[in-house]
Amino acid sequence: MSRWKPDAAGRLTQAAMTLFDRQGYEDTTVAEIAADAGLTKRTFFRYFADKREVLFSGSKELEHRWLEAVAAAPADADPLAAATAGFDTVAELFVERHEFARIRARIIDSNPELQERELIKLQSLASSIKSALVDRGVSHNAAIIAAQAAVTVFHVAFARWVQQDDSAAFRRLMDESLEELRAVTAA
Amino acid sequence: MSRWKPDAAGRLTQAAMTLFDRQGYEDTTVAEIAADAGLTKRTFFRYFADKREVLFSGSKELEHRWLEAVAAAPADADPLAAATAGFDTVAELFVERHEFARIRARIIDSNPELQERELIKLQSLASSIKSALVDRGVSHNAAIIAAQAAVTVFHVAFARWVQQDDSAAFRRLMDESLEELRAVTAA
DNA sequence: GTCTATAGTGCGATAGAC
DNA sequence: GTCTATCGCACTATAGAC
Repeated sequence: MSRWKPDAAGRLTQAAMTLFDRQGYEDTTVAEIAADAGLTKRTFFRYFADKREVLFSGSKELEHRWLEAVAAAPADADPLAAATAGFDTVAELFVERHEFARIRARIIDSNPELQERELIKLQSLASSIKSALVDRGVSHNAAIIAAQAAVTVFHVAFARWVQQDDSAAFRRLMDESLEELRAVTAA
Repeated sequence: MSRWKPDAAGRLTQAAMTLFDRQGYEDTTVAEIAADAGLTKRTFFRYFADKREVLFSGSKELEHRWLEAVAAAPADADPLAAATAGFDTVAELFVERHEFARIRARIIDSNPELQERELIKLQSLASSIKSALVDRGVSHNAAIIAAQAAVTVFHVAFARWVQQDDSAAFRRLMDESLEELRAVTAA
């Protein structure tokens, strides 16, 4: 029998989601989350840099998968094709987590601080994709634009996905949003 | 002789910029800023919702001008043309503030909290432009995409503008960034 | 204009696992 | 003994409440 219950971070995340959803983000203290997970406030901050971060630990996995896909894109793929090469694996990652994503989105929607964190995570993702594109030989300027466009399309599609009931629709929604971007810029 | 020195908000902004630039954002307290402006901490929070906001009071003017331009765009302008109709007035707004913008950008670059605030301001701007486009009869989906694209182009161009020395280059940089977006999505 | 709650940090202590 | 996850406590500054 080991001394500590396993998966402290997971327990903290679960407790946080439940409490935020039930009583709101602001009205939930870190001490409360920690107590619910059988831990202390100090331990919470060992796992998460701040209170908001507990809702964003999954962003690492997202970025990792997306970057792998960009690197693995065909050598002759154009910048935007390479930037959006992550769409398949990202859709896979989320398909089983539709309900989770919807709850999380509701929590984030109800608090500006959390929206700020979401946006900087997306910005960081775009920045990483930009670097991956540069590594493929794309110019600095084109890489920034392509990466930003890809992440914007992802973000818009994500918002639409959590707003409807079909958990499998994410991949299609990304394609549709990308087509809309093409249409808007072509005119 | 009036009882208070005029332009409390302006004095607070000036004091904050100076202190942030000299000793860093984190190492500057609100009490310190207020004291420098001859005011109290309490007064600071009467003018600004939080410590970060003191660097973003100009975003209202930016949004106001941009929205006016969108509303005033020709009736037959396509969604992206309408969304980017603010570029002229925005460039005008900033041309005299290149040095200010550069210092501000340096401060923001050095602190993630400030970057988060910057991003949510841009998101809020995009959201307002989206509404203005919908008011013009643009569909919900196209409006979101066009507004996001316009704001992304603005953001990218702004970053390039503060990174170089020509204060008049902003308008051109926005055009170039928009052309790059077109090129990237057309391929 | 004061008073308070809470986020977040630094440092040291603890107690089992090995 | 050493390693490691967790705890305890004191402390500061923001931000909001009264």
